[in-house]
Amino acid sequence: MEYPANPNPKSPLPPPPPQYFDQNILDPFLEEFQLSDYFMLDAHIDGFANDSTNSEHSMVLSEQVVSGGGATPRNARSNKSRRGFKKEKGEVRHRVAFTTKSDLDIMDDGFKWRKYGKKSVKNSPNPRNYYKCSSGGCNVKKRVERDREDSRYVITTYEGVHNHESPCVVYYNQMPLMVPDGWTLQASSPLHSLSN
DNA sequence: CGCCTTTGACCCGCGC
DNA sequence: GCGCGGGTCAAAGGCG
Repeated sequence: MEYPANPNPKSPLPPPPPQYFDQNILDPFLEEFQLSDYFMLDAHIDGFANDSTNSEHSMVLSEQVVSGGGATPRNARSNKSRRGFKKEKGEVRHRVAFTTKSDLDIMDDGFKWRKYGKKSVKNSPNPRNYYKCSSGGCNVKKRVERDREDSRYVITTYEGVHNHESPCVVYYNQMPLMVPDGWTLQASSPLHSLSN
């Protein structure tokens, strides 16, 4: 399939918007992410791939969290785990998680990310990497880890909404080319279609 | 020189 | 209170 040239040649194309999941691989994921915390979105995409990375976006879970205060508010976590990013008191945050079948650990989604942490996770052989959007004033965070059940899949979790446009959006806006149906490259509001 | 990654330390909440 | 697990900080070093 043909897409506009990737402005960042070292990385694959940006992922589709967080609108898709594959029920076939969803079940193990839901053992960790509580259903009450996430909205399930009934959509599906397959065959998203490109030659260099063999990437396939498989599923998405998303939620909106309002912090109750404290460094790691309880209502941002399940009873069984403390999964999730820390939030400021009263802060409203969008969270989107999806798995991607990819050879690469890091997939460029059009934004610039700065790595600020790496942790080994219990019961998982793969480390978890933490990234912040490197754009000034943008507090979006991203967590990347390989699925402990199937290391071919990368689990990416975004938290927050970018307060700026992706460099990719600017680039694409200058090109009157078609993008795949269902794709939204308006990355300044990645959950726009979810929050209506 | 500026930005990035690395990595150990630190902080915080939770369970016991 | 203590230990554990997960998230973040920040110093140090690398790279273009």
